[in-house]
Amino acid sequence: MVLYYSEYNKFLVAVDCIIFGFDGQELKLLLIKRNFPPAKGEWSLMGGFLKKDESLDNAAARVLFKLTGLQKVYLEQLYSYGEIDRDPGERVISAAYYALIKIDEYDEKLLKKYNAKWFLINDFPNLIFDHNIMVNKALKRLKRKAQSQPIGFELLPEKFTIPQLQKLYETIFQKEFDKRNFRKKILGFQVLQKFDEKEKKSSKKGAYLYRFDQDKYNRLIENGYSFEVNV
Amino acid sequence: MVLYYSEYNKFLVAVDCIIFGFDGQELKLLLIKRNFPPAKGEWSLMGGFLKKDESLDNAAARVLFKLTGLQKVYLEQLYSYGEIDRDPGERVISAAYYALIKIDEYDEKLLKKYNAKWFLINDFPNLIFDHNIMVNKALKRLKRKAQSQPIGFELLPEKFTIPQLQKLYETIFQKEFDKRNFRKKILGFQVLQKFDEKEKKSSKKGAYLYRFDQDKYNRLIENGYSFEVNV
DNA sequence: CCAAAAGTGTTCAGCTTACACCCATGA
DNA sequence: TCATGGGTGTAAGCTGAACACTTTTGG
Repeated sequence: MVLYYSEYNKFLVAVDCIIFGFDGQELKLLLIKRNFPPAKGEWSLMGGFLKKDESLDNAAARVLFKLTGLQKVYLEQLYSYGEIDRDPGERVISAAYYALIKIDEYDEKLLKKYNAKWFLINDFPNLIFDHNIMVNKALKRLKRKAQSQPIGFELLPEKFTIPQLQKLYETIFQKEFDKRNFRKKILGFQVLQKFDEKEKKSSKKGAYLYRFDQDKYNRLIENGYSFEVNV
Repeated sequence: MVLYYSEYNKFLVAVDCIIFGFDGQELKLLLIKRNFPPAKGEWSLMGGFLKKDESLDNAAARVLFKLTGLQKVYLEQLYSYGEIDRDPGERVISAAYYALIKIDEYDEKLLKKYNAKWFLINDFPNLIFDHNIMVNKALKRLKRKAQSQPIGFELLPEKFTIPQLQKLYETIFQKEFDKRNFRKKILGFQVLQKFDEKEKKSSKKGAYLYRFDQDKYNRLIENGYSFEVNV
């Protein structure tokens, strides 16, 4: 094999994952307590180094799987961080990804193995390196995306109620919505399929369950339809 | 120095720049004809390899300066590309950046030196590797950003007319606007400062010149003001 | 029977959109 | 004098925002 670029420097490349979950009340963040240097014992995002035989996307999926046991979850590249001294150990370029997971599906044993813990999005410890910056950017991205694309559903179970969905949007946008207007808006998109079943855990009356119809959404999108939640 | 991460693989890291300009009529893209292998003689984005002593942002600024002679221009990270075989020469991770430049300010000699040429945004040659994908993503980003932030001004000279601004938005969004509504909307933001001077190149009557007031915009932003162009 | 959450319609204000004519001037 | 692009106002429709009461049922 001919090496065209042999004169140039090579770098360590990492991926870091900002993992969001929703417990029905609050938006949460999954963090690990590092048990290796540098910054051993401090809180951090889950990360890992890129390997020769994998793409950045695959590396992020691998890291996410390693911690949660989950596959096929919403995972999107956020931003790449390349400041010279961002990692005090050695120079590392890091591609940050954020994931939206259904919080009741993660693997409890793996979380213990990696000293991982869920934190409230507005009450979590200081993180190592530039990880706080990454989390802030991920939150901004989540807000923007959730406004114009139906990604909120990634954080909810397959079947959910309108009040649950509203609570999710309220915690993402840190803002309360009028329930009549919210319901009108969301149902107006015509991408929710209603079940006859009710969810009765959070009220005596019970709330009807719905499901996001991805196929219908895809069809609507092709016709220039737009999903826009007013914040 | 202790090396914590010595067991991991290192990679070549590059930056590629999607450079946009506006000639008063059309949105344009600055491309170079590669005079080095692989893919010698083919059209490509301007790029370069990351050096030990510079951040990703600095590398992108260096590459942009090398080709255009311009500094302090609008330059934003777009996305990082890490597929294994994206560069047939050798494995390279590339961070793509996009730049908005004032088209009459670039350095003609440098463009000649690098075999660079401006192309219309909807009529440019096939590019090497994944550069077409990068350009598409940059275009989408530009559209989104221009809708919610006053970055269009980066593509215009310091003093510009309302019809020029409208033409710019029309070429970015590939859509015509009603001139009365456009003017109303833009002037309604109250961030344009009007001069008594007129620009008389494009009409006999002449059009008043304006300037984007960055300070005023910054002040408005602090108070929750939002710049939103309806498309 | 009562507390707690689910569910439901209407009105008003503001914004977006559509639309047509006069003005200034160089050639 | 005329062709060319610059500049201006108003009315209709739509969308977002505000707002209060009834229903259901477990405890």
